[in-house]
This record gives sequence, structure tokens and C-alpha cells, in this order.
Amino acid sequence: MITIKDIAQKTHVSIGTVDRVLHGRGRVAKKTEEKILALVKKTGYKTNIHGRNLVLKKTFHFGVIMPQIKQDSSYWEILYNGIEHALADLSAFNIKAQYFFFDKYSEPSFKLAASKALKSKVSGLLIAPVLSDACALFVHSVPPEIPYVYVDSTVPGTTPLAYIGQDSFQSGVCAAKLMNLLIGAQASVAIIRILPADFHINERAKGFSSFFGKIPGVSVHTFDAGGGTTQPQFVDCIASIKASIPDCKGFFVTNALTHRVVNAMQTISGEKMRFIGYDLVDENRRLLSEGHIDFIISQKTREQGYQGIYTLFRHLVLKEQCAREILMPIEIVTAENLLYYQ
Amino acid sequence: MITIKDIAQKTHVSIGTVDRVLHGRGRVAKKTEEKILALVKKTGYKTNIHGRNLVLKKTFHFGVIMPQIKQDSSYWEILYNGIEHALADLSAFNIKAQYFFFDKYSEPSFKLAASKALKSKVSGLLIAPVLSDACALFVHSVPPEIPYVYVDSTVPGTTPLAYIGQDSFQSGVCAAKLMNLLIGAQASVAIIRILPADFHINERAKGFSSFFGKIPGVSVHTFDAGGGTTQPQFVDCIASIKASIPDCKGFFVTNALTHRVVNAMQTISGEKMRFIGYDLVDENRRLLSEGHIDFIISQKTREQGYQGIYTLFRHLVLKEQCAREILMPIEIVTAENLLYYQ
DNA sequence: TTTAAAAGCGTGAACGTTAACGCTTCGATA
DNA sequence: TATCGAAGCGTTAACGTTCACGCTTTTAAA
Repeated sequence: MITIKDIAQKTHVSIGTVDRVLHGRGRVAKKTEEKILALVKKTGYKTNIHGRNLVLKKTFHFGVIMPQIKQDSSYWEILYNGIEHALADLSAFNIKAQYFFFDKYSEPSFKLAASKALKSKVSGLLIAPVLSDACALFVHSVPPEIPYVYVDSTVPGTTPLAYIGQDSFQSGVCAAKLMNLLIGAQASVAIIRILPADFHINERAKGFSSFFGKIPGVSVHTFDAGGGTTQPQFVDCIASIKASIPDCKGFFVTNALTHRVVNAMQTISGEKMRFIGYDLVDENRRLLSEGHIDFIISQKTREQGYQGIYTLFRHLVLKEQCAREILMPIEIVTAENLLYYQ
Repeated sequence: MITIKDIAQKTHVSIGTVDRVLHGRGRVAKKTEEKILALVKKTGYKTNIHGRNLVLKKTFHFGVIMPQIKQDSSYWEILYNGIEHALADLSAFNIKAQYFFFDKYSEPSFKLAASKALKSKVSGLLIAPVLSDACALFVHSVPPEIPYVYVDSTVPGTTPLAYIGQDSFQSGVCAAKLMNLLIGAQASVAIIRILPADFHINERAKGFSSFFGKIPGVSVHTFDAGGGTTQPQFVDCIASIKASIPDCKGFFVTNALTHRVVNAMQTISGEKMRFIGYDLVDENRRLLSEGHIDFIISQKTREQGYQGIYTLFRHLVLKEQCAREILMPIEIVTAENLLYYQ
């Protein structure tokens, strides 16, 4: 392995000079600098991470700004687990994560969490920008030396270090293909959007509809339901939806609250219905394994958290380049392969 | 962070003594040793990986014993990619992999590769034991200080450090569920086992059959085809299979050679057939995206390679405990979500 | 020409761990 | 009573990198 010492010897300077060049700390003659950089390039010198970490023994503070873990049926716990897993894998390096949770239905709550994060002198940020407007405002106040990575969604007009997410539209297409297999070529199917509908929810619904646009025998109806209502109210809502399309054979629920729709449906009628929904939260897992949900589309939320932290690590600790966009596979989960997801 | 120096100071000995205790190099009084170990436990001392690696600057040689990359329609290239990816992620550590490829249809070839691996003084082995008998024989000659990890399959009666693989039976069950959706409740379906059939191939077929055992309307027929034959011969073979079950609506091919069956079928008749097969090799990807294959079951082969190397790393470099068995998810891939798999 | 500042570069200590080497002390054997 | 070896422990250099500090040389201003 080639070291700073090697570079120094071959260019007839000291390691201090090489170090200054490598870190752009100036105070080096142009000719010397060029000579050194040329050799660095030629030899493919890469700084030894152990030497560096030993002397820097610097603790990196990563700030994580995300919704409260228990929101969306504890969907966010999956992201949290992925983050913690990455931190464990990187325990050889001194990395500390500090969480700043917010209420995904409250912009002030986001602002509070975000400003707290900035104040605690983090060296990088991992953000789940579900409140995109508030987030856009916030990231413009983030100093340029602090990189931020988005998971789950992205925010137009901002410049994150990376975005790690999903192709929501295509996941809807994928769900539609499966639904088509389940209900056949002649039927009606309902899309349930749980309010408040965010970017993903709309994209998923669009993707789903677009697939059936090519299947003339199937008609798609889109409905909205209030996710925050009590279960009796929710049941009423679902009941009226069902009443409005008598030949409905399947439901596509565009977020993790799939289980609420299924449970509501079970109290309404014993009729066999097909359900496709999102995210492997506990209640959905149960209904899937018992055969009440047919398919769950999973977006590798855990992996998103893992990759998010790893991206910050690569950039800040290893000082490496990293991909600007990582799109996660659209995972199809059913009773028969559920066991091996987590 | 607590260091050896801290331990030494608090126990009133030198760092040399602490080091000897930590490495069991003896030459330490029992009382001193106990005192040190107690403090180590109490403080939760963990050796700093950077300090260690700096001084040891030891290069770890991992040996990889696996089939030739191009066998099974280049299936093994996927494993190879996963291995290389892990090595890249671990480039901060001095790890070199040396590959020992063998012909999966030749035991002597395996023996040759394996003995070469042993001779090159590797500190750990990653083995794809597709030739399980030859492998069983071999691993008994591996000195106990050299750990070995299995990927793809395992070998009964041996003691690997870990096994990273798949639940073949359940993947067959999963395939059957999808096939059932594709062909409906009244039909015949064929299982094609490509010879020579290995452990996985048989398990997949069994899992598939077991699912349809509960569906009286569907009859399952199992056939063997020679994978090594020329394409005209192969076409004849498939043609005779088709002729023997006139109401056959779907084919389940138990390995990566799915594309050969599909291609053969296309030359025989234009009739619409359903296909479910294994592994995302290039030719299968193409047929999947063009709609000629309905589903591909993928076993995260890439991830297996990655995890295999990472397990050796954790054990040899970090000296950490690791899981004895890692089972990969059974991934369902179809035209609509293919794009995001690699 | 003298003086001061700036440019350019080298030195050395520190980070935590490892392991070879060497120094005491003590009991046993000659 | 010497001599020897073993037991027990400490010392030290080395790994590669970083950066504060200080030294010499050049340049510019007085």
C-alpha cells in the first residue's frame, strides 16, 4: 500500500507538505503541488482510514429529522431500525446519531425539530421530508458545509447530497398488475387514499390507474378516507364506498393504513374481497399471514435508513463520492414469502 | 472511549500486561489477570479497530471456491458481483480475495480448486458447495483455524462458520401461489427440472407440488430435461412434455435456465403459456421485461455474496460473533418491478 | 541597504494497539 | 552460596495520518 511517506520521498518533500496539498491547506509552491498531485493520481494513493481516524478521533454527529416513530402505524419505526443497524455496522467509527422527531401533521412541529437539529451542531443531516414546503424553507437555512440526505421523499428546488427513495408511480403500476391477476378482467376496483394525501399517495394511485387504463373490462374508482377518524366513523366511510360500487372486487390502499380498511371491511360483510396495500407494519403483517391481505408492496424502508446513514458516512468520514439518487426495489410481499422479510 | 491505557492505569499495571491478558498470551499472574478482566468487563472496553489495523497492517486473504462464472447462464456472476461489492465496501481494511473456480459438473475439478485454495494460505474460505459430497470430504481436511462460510447451499455433517442461503422449499410454495393466480383453479401445470438436479432444484419442485396438493382442480406433472443438450434436442424434449399434457397452462422451471424452456416453447407453438422461473440472469431479464416470463423468483444471490464476505470479515478482522444462519428473502420479480433489481 | 512580512517547507508529537525485547524478583538446583 | 531459569511485568518502536509550530528563504516596503 502506498502511503504519504512514499509520496513524500518520491517527490523529495516532507510528509507535512504532502499533507498540506492533500487537504488544500495552502502554503505550498505551485510546482511542488502539481508534482505531488501528479504522483498521487499516478499511484492511486488513498488515505488510510485507520491512520486518519486514530489521530482525528473525531466524533461525527448525524442529525435525523423524521416523523414520530409511532405515526403511520409505526411505519417510521422501520426506518429507525435501518438507521440503528447502519450505526451498529459503523461502530468502528465514532458516529453518533441524534434524533429530532416531529409530528407529520404539524408544520410548526417540523420547524421546531429542524431548528433544534441545526443548533446541536450536527455534521450531517438525514431528513424524511414528508412536509415538503416546510422542509424547503428549512434547508435553505442550512449552512452549505452541512450536507443533508433525503429518505422517503424528495423536495424539488433543493440540493440534497442524495435522495434515497422509491418510484411511487411504478409501485402503483406493479400493484395494479397483481390486482389484475387477483380479480380477473371483468370487475371494479377501488383505490382508497387515506387523508391527508401526500406526494407518494397520489403517485401510487396514479400508477395504479394508469395500468388499468389499458384494461377496458376493469373500472377503477378513487375514494378518500380520513385516516384520523375513529374506527366507527371509518367503517361508515368504507361502507358507503362499498355501497357505491356493487361489483367491487378489490381494494388498493395507498399507505400503511391498509389494515384499517381490511378491518373495517370485515365488520361490514363476509364477502371475499381482495386487498393490496403498503408497508410491512405489524398489523399488516398479521393480516397478510392470515390471508386477509393478498399483497403488500414494501419499499425497503429499513434499507432506506441504512443507506441514508451510510451515504452520510461515505461523504463525511471517508470523503468519497456517492450516488445522487438511490431508488429502492419495489418489493412484492405475500403470505408465502413474508417470513423472510425482517 | 476507554483504551488499553485507561485499563492499565486503573489496574496499576502497564499496557503490555493488559495486552497480554487480552490476547491470552500468558505470562501474567492470575490475580492481575482477574483484576484486568473484571475492569474490561465493567468498562465494556472494545479494542479500537483503527489502532489494531494500523499496527497489524495484516492483509487478510479470503479464498472463494465457487463454480465458474459463466455456468448456469452466468448465474454465478451475480454472486461474484456481490463479493466484489463487499470487498469494495471493506477497502479500508486490507482484504484480498482469491477465486478458485470449478466446473460444477466435475468433482475432480472441485477437488483441484479446493486444494489450491488451501495451499495459498487463506485465512478464511467462502464456499458455494454445489458438489456437496466432494465438499464434505474437503472441509474435513481444512485446519480448524481456517473458518469457512457456505453460500447458496449447505452441507450436512460439517461445521461452517455460517450458512447464507435460501429456503428453497418455501420459494417453490411461493411460486405455486403465483402460478395459481396466473392459471386459475382448473388446469394442469408442469414442473421442469433441468438435469443434473441438485438439492435446491428438488426442494423447489417439492414446495411447488405441496401448494397444489391443496388445490384439487390443478394437476401438477414433473419432468426432467437435460440442460446440457443442444437447443434442437432441448426443443424436442419440451415438445414431448407439452404433448403429454394437452391442457397444460403453465410451466415452473426450477433454475436459471428458464429462458431455454421459454425459447423452446416459442418455437413449438404460439399458444399463450405462463412461465415462472428462477434467477435474474440476463436472458431471463429480457424475457421478463418482454412479457414472456411472468415471474422470476430471485434469491438475492448478490446479497449472499456480500453477506458471505462480510461474515468472514466480522469474524476474522473484527473478531465479532456472527449469526450461524442467514436466510435470504424470496423475491418476487415481474416486468413491473424488474427495473429496480440491480 | 535594512527590516518586516509572507511564502514555503520540515519537524515532531499524538492517536490506540501490538509484540518483541529486556528487566527484575524469586525459588530451585548444583 | 552461587547459578540458572522461570514467572511476572514494563518499555519501546512501529503502523499512517494530522496539524500546530517553527525554521529558512524570498519578496516587498521603508
